Amino acid sequence: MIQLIRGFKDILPGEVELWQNIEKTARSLFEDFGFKEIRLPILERTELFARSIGEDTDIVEKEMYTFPDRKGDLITLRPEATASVVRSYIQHKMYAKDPVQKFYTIGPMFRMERPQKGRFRQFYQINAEVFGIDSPFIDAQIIFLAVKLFSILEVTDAKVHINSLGCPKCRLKFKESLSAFLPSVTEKLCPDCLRRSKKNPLRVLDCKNSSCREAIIDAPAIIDYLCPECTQHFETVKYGLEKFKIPFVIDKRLVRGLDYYTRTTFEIQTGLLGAQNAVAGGGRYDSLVKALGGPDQPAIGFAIGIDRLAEITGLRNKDFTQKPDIYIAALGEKSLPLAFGWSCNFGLEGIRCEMDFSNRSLKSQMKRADRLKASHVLIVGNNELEEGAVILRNMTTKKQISIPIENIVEKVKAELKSYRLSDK
RNA sequence: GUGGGUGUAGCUCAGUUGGCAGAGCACCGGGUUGUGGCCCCGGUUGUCGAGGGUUCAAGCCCCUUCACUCACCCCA
Repeated sequence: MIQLIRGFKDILPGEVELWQNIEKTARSLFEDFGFKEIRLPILERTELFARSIGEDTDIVEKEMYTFPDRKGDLITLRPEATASVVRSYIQHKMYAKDPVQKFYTIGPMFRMERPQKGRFRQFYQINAEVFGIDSPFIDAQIIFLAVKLFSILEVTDAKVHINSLGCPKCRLKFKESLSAFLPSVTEKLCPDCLRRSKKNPLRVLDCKNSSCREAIIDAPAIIDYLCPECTQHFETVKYGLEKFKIPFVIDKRLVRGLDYYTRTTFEIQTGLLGAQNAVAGGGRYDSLVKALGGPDQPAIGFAIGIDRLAEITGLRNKDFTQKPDIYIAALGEKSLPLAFGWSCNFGLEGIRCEMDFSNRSLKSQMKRADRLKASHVLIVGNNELEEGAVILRNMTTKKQISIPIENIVEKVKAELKSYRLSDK
């Protein structure tokens, strides 16, 4: 037997309906707020990710699916979507038409990590990105949208964490003072953090190791080093969130694993996912468009993990699967071809129809109709053919009526319609 | 990449000091010659994850390997 690749998964009927529901909800919400869908390739040149996410981030260092194509060029299965959206924005010169562009995109991402609860090597994200707006109000609105989606999907345990990473100007000052602080707690840091403290000191603040957490309690916080412009920006984001009545906590340790973030960063965290706590994350990346060769346009975006969202939504136990409206129980060789014709016509009329082709006993066909939760069964056998009328049985009320074979699809359709009306 | 746990029927899982591979559910058929759910009766289902070793004999002991899972790390 050939098995699927480690960390990958099939989403089977029964679960896929929940995913469809999540995606439908997200689409409609984003469209209502003026976001346009953009569909992007899942393979890009490796360089795109190396330059945007950052050469010495974990993602680029050890998690990407990178390989040479037949020509020898290095290509990579995208580990996140933002880089591709930015690439597309620049490549198609969308800023020329209007620098302000709002996109959403839904699709798979790939990271070669060890799988565990809420973490897969192919996972799915809903991304939303806004280009060309530097107002902090858009930061607040983006967070509002994420929160709104979570509440529509009845997620109970979700908390907004926000932080500001400042602009390159204030971050430089902060890095200096952090680098000056770290040597004073060297003994408490884990080996990883010792390495980070030289290479990328910001990452130390993000470590979950309890000893490291303790060590950095008194470490300088970046918000204390924000320049006046960045401070003002952050204040307005908070003001906006309060205006939207969105509860949030300021999380000084929220640094995030991608280098391109500036100013506002945020995560939506939950306690329902084991060791994973982020269900959504994002932030502002004002320097990225220019860094990738585009104009100097600000941008902000976020990603929601669909796999994780599907695990924690309150809709999880709802049954979204579609049940047949009609199950045709055909008895005898003469009935089968007739029933087959009707089943096709029911389908064309939008009436979900199932039937059995094996000419089994009525009892076993009824059993199957019951198992499939069909609302009605249409019984046709030799008796019915002689009389020129079939039996329509309502599976909940057990009431049976006789329906002439002439124009049967129309008649059944009318019958189902009145049934549905009386049902509501 | 590192560590722990788990792999036996479609599913959930028993399986004693090594001695004929099991249960419940599901599925199929019958009880009711053409009427579902409850009940009763009967039936089908296995590379015991894979490979090797020890043994008269291995689901069980030893070695190797793979997968799943949880955690570290990081993130969605």
